[in-house]
Amino acid sequence: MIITRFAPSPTGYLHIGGLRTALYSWLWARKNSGKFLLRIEDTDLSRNSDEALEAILKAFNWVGLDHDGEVLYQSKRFDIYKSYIQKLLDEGKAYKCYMSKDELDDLRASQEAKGERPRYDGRYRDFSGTPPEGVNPVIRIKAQQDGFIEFEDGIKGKIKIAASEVDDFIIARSDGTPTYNFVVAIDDYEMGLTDVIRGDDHLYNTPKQIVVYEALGFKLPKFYHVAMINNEKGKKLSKRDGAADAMDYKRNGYLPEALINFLVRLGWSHGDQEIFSIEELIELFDPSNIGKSASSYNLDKLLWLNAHYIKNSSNDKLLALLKDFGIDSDNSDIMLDIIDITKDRAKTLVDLANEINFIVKAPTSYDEKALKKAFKGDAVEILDDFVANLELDKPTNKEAYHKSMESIIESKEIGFGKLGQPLRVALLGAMRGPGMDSVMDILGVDEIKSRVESIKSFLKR
RNA sequence: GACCCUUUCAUCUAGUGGCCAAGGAUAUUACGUUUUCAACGUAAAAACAGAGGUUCAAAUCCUUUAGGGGUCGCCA
Repeated sequence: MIITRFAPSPTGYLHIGGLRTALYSWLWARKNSGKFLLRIEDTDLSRNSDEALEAILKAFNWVGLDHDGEVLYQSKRFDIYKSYIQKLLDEGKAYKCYMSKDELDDLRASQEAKGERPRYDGRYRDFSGTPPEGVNPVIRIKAQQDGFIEFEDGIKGKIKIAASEVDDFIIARSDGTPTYNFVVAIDDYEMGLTDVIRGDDHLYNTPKQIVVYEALGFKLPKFYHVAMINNEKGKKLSKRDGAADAMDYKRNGYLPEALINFLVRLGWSHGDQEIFSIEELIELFDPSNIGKSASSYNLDKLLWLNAHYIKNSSNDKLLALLKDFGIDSDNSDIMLDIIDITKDRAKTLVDLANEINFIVKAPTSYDEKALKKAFKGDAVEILDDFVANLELDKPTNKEAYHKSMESIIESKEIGFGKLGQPLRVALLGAMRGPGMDSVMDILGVDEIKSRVESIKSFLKR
């Protein structure tokens, strides 16, 4: 059985980089009928936030990622970690280090001055004398000193790091609380993880965790290190880019399926295919197809995908989603008709709401260029005749409105634009929008007449 | 600075020694369609980071240079 996990630290919103690795883990578990577990990394008690956890769960819920079993909190497992620490101490695989923070700082400074990689020098590794007074020791683990620490990464292949790069790192702070690399190894083991998929900013943590695995005799899971997502300039994606928080996408009118499709293709591919449903992803996803290099975030493609998913969503579904964007659904029959003629032209739900309002609300101003272009010659007269005609014809569907337009054009021997353009500006305020016949069918004769009257009085001023 | 990872069109990518004078998608440009703007359709332009090797044959393997990213905490 494949068991994967997502293990955020609750320090803020859910970052789309995190969402992507969570998605990969989730897909891999679902494809293999395995389990996807959620663990909260809150060992640093000074930096906890319930809101942050809630934000993560909310985002998961929005995109449709579900986790199996209870959420595991590291802060509630300190007893377990302590017993493992004691075990290592008893077996001589870990030791107490009485070095003060100041001493550590000095050591680092002198190493850096020599151009060396800063690391602990092992001075208490075999210490058996009298410990200095008044110092609460930290616990350090004995790391392998010679040779190499190697592992096979499922994405990047063989990773080989000299043992001298990994020092005897701290597994318990002087206050007794355990540290990240230690608890991760224990929890990943105890949760039965088979496949650990995470960002490649963790690549250097893996050898440290392997030290713990080996000291405790645990079997190693398979590791996959996914390259980072950069911003459009190729730099690391940060808060300042305004694209990092997953829930911002909801607020900005993106559909979760578009975001999922976008994120999954950012770094993973399946031949030439671009559009993937969740079902297809579960069937096709394989972490060995994840690319090795960092990818740049590209908003255009996300917009394209979002437009695609909007276009292919049912009108009912869109109407429900549009509630958050100020479109009320009281008049749902008409709204559904409006959505039907506008959804092809929107890239986001915000766009779609705007398109809808364009039709629902009578124009309060008119685009100047459009006015100039449309109202030349006898445009007003043509509009008047057209409206008079409508009152006689009383069209009841789109086709009938079209015929009404045609009859004016034929009798006056003019081009379609001579009527269409002024009519469009009168009804919508600008030279844009869906076909006039569809719009008129929704507005009805009375509303058309009133909007034509409005533009006439506007023109007189 | 040290160490690790990485490098195909502007961007996401296909590519696992011959099917590649490198394919798809987005973006761009042109044309078509439309009363308009989109959407849509057709087409164009656009890349193997550089240098050496190995091989009958290299985008693919090796070496090296350069660029980009990451890590060096009693943070996670």
